[in-house]
Amino acid sequence: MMDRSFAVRKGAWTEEEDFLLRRCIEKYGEGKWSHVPLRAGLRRCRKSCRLRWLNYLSPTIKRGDFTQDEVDLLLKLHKLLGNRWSLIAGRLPGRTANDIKNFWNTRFNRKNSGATATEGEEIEARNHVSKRNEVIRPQPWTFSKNSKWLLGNLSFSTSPEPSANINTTRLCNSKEMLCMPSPVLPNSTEGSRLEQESDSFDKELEKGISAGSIFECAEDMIRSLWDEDLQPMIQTGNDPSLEEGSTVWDEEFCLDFDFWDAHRTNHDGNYLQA
DNA sequence: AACAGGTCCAACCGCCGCCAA
DNA sequence: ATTGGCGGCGGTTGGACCTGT
Repeated sequence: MMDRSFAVRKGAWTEEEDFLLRRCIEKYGEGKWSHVPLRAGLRRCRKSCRLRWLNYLSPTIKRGDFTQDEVDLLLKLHKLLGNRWSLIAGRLPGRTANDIKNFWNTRFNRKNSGATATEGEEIEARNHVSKRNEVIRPQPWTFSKNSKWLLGNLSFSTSPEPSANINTTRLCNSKEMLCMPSPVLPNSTEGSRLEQESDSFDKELEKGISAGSIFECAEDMIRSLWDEDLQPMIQTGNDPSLEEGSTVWDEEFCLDFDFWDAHRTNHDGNYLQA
């Protein structure tokens, strides 16, 4: 009989395994997952350890049913981001990508009805999913060498918007300007943060999307997001993730979305093809 | 009580992008 | 330029649990 004592374990985790993993993470911290099985004394692969921690054992995980606010936000975010559960999870504090994916698949993606969301929302959600499946990702690389052009001409600023009693973040180049209302505090580090995000912006440009259309679409998306979600929630204090006086929202929302998706949503078929 | 079918969710799988060698 | 290791992701699955008959 072959000795399987060193075989990697699969299946449900035992309490003892949970204890060993928890103790290991508490001692060494998250990360270096390839070292975790040895350090913890577990016969589990690195991925299994990581998954167990991130989806179940981590103290940051929020248990219990999704609140109506969370469901509403999930619907909006899914409309904006599609099936990118990790990005959506980043907007729902305490919820894991797996939780959200499971929630979505059981509530909105199953064949029979009975969902907790309204019928309209469910239909909308389903339509969005089917629309996404029809989209063919472009393969253009026409900006690969020129993208620095835009980057070099971008500027970022935050200034008060007297009429709305809020701040407005502006992302500009010589021809285009993206204005985005945001609850940015006067002394925030918004500018430097946006500059860091210019890296991802650069990557989007390298995919061949024209700068003008990105700005156009991004502005549409942000305006819509602000009008429908952010502003009402801030005004009514309903945002579950925003503590009074915090800058959570400028960390979480400002420009931190996929420009490519924004472009695709509003301008299907208008890409620069390779 | 027993069974069938439906629901839920933890866990696995395969793939991808990044990065260092 | 290539390769291999790693972290991370979304899709899928298996089985426990629930509900109705």
